[in-house]
Amino acid sequence: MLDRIGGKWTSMLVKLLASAPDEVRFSELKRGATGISQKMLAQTLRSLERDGLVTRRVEPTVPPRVHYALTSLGRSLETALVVVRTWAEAHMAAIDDARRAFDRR
Amino acid sequence: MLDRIGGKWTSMLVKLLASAPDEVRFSELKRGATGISQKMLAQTLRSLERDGLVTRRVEPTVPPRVHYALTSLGRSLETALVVVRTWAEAHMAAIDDARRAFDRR
DNA sequence: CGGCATCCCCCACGATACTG
DNA sequence: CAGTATCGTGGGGGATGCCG
Repeated sequence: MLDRIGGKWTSMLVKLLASAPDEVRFSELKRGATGISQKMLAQTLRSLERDGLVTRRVEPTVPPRVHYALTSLGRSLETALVVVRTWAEAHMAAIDDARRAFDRR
Repeated sequence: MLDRIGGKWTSMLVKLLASAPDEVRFSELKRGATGISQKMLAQTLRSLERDGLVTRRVEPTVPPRVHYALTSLGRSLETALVVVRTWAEAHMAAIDDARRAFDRR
């Protein structure tokens, strides 16, 4: 499970989806997750969908519109991720300090 | 930060150190973390020490004994990790189901 | 005992190009 | 627009061997 969360973009995408009121389009996610490639976006979303964390809805128009949203399972994951994110933000500075002190030797 | 946690053995080692009453020796950790190689154990511990999450104490005997323990920062990380672990255990089955259903198509 | 050093492999990820 | 296909790369991780 930590492997799943550990993916480079997973946490960011879950956060984006969680903070949106409704569904989010592929292109919106691409804009929101700065630096992500189309490939990794599609791949990560697919993996999240596979795990039942995200739903995918296609509007059969031309060109198509694809909408993503968290499932209830996905939202429950977000609540766990919030804890980790909060911890990280709170202690990031301390870790940086420790790292510099360690490297000075 | 998620990269740090995402390391294959980090979470397991933090858990081992957290559940021990006192310091833990290198070889004890090696036994506790089934499947870890000496290289990854040393490397992960070094990285944790660098980040100020773990202390390292060497008894200058022959052969040497090296003891590891969580710092207070490390213990605070463990409380965050517990949340994720709990989530994972609670929903592992649901995810497996979703995965199988998805793959069946 | 507790590590480094070395070699090797795999795959997550990136860049680019193509398509319904 | 929202993907697939293809190719190339870095580095995380395993196996083995040596050493104070």
